Amino acid sequence: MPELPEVETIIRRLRDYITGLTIRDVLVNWRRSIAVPDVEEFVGQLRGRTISAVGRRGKYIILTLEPEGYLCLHLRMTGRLIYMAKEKSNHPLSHDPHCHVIFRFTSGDRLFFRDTRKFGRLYLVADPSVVTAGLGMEPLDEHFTADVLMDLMRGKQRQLKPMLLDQHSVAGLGNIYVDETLWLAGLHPLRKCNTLERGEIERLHAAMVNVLNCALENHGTTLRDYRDPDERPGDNESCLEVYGRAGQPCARCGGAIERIVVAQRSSHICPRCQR
DNA sequence: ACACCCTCCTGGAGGC
DNA sequence: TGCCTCCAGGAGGGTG
Repeated sequence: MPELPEVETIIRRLRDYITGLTIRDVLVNWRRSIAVPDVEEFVGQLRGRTISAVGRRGKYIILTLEPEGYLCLHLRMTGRLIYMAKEKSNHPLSHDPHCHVIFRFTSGDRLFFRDTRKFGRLYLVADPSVVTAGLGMEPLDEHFTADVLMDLMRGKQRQLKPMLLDQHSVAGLGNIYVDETLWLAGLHPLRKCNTLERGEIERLHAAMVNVLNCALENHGTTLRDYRDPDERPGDNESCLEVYGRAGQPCARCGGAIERIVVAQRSSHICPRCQR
């Protein structure tokens, strides 16, 4: 499931491949993958537009188009963007039942949006704020400090984990990196935000930055589905300390890692280290 | 304000 | 082997 490090890895690769390419046509095989506008308009408007920049905001991929418009993509659970150079014209992806949107460029290169679970969405909009308006701060932005995090927590009765998963608070974290962050910070996911002391928030901030930067260096975590535009998996799985490791020993104290449910989602914690 | 539940989806895993 | 059920979860919606 692509979170910030995976999406960032994807756009860094994609940037080299598709910047400057002009869309010749678009094939939509699963209509619901297109959030806005309706499919016919989506295809019609994209034809002839050039991709001038490839960016990211939270977990959204944002392609800047010339002469106008933005194509925003959210990969949700199983979405992938796969780049196919012109030379590989007989690649089986063309007949892959999970490739729901296919972009063909005037260069002959192609970009496949593949999504087995069909949760991913594409938005063609005049202004990207249509999709990014509600998003919280970027956790790796230099302006995102422990003080900013403290302001977010202040007066909040919420549980810590749902707050960190909420994209309106901080943009880019998902289930894996929240669990990893909380373990590294030694904080329990059910703690109420307003009970955290300054030192704990500083630890939380440092842990978040640490976990995300580490995953980014490792090009993301592949548990099952995540792949980059060249279909390569990430290398971060071996760095996970708690996620998916229920029953295994905690690297810090040796106690067994437990799986609990928080906000209807599986959470992995060391009950001894996380208070 | 916040917890909780449901929906969207498919494939992998576990039970028998 | 095969079938059935459960489960994974990002986000948006509704409800209490």
